[in-house]
Amino acid sequence: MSNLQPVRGTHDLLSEGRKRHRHVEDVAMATSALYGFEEMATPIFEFTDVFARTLGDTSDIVTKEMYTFETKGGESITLRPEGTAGVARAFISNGLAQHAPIKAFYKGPMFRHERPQKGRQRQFHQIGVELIGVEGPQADIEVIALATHILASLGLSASVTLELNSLGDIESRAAFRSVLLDYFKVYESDLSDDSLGRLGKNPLRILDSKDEGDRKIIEGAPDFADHLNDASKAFIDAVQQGLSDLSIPYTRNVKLVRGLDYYCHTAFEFTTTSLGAQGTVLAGGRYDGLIKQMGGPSTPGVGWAAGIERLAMLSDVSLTKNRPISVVPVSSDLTRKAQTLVQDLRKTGLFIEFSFTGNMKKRLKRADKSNARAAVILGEDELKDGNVVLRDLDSGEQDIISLSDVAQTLTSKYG
RNA sequence: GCGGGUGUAGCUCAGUUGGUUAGAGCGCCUGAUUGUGGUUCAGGAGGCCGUGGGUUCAAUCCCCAUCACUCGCCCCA
Repeated sequence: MSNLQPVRGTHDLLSEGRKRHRHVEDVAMATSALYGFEEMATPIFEFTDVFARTLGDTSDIVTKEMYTFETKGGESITLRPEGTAGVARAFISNGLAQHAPIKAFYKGPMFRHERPQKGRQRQFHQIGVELIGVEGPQADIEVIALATHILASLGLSASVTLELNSLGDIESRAAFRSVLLDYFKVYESDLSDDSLGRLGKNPLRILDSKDEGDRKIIEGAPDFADHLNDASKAFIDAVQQGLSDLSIPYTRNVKLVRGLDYYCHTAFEFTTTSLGAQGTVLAGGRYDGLIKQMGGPSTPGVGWAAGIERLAMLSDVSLTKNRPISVVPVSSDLTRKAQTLVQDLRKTGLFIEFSFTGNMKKRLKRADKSNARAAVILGEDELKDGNVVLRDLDSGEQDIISLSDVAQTLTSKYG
């Protein structure tokens, strides 16, 4: 085995794997188009500030998982760990506020220096959407409806469940934060080390701790839903009502929180139990403060991102391969003639395979291996009369047809 | 970043209680006379037994380290 390994946490996508990713991307993009979302491609790296200032200095992503480096010009650059910040920056850079609302779809690689696991890589791929410039809950509903639609189109409706929560507005969150702090302070000595660390930084995160001891304490913790102010309550109620109207099943999970600081109000997550520890397949929420925080005009937004690798693992659709038609010269003297025919046939839109080397037997063997449905065999005897042999590789039947009719015959028979 | 498991042919895996030339299945290549694939038969190629170090007369096997994958924690998509 060669010692040339790819960098830890990165993977090559060969034909089959790439096809599966492609399928996810295609379905997601086509479905998003039905909702008026257009693809937006932002750079794979940004100035470090774009992420550092927006994701929150308590998030692990910023504190220890970013690929940050200095350019020759002395600028600090970071490989994007997620997509929203880049889209928000593009929104500001391009003055898109005047075109709001903006509906953006994106796909591509993201980079996070984490310990690799199943469904977790250092370079991974996401699809995502952002709906920027709509204040009301209709936007949240539309974006969740789109996510549901895409997952359904990928055949994942049954393997995935939607959880929903409200993180409230700034006022509600601040209020709840202090209530939570008071509650957890009492149990300070019993909390896990991880949660103890979160107590000072982001006590909300304690709510989704998996630690046994923590869970017991959390059971009795105050409920965020009881501490939302009227506006926040009305907002999440409207979202829930909208989902019900659209018959989108969900469960309210008051313990659901977000790792990134820019979220408010609606937070949601589609999870699965069949992917082990990395159960989150698609997640997102509302980020009304983000664009202003980045220095743009105060603009609300809501969106989500999904991991392509995780979706591809869940979606076991059998991808059908196109079957080619093989052109086979009987002798090497006919190679040039065959090559010409191949080119003509391809120009008519047919999928033609043509071996670079080998005698007739080898070429037919390869045709079979490529799952070709038919072979056009060029032999001296037939060519004298301007004919070729057309062999159906499934049935083994073969006819002699005129060279001038090949394209038409193939198209009507196999096209 | 922390803890557990794994690492032998392109793939899936045996195996050596430390001892000459490390095996199977699949795949790959060649052949079974004339211009015909799939099936069959015969033959063949391909392994520094993940990498580096240690113990030993001797290591693929034991010990240490390291790298990668994997499971859990963490994090999140």
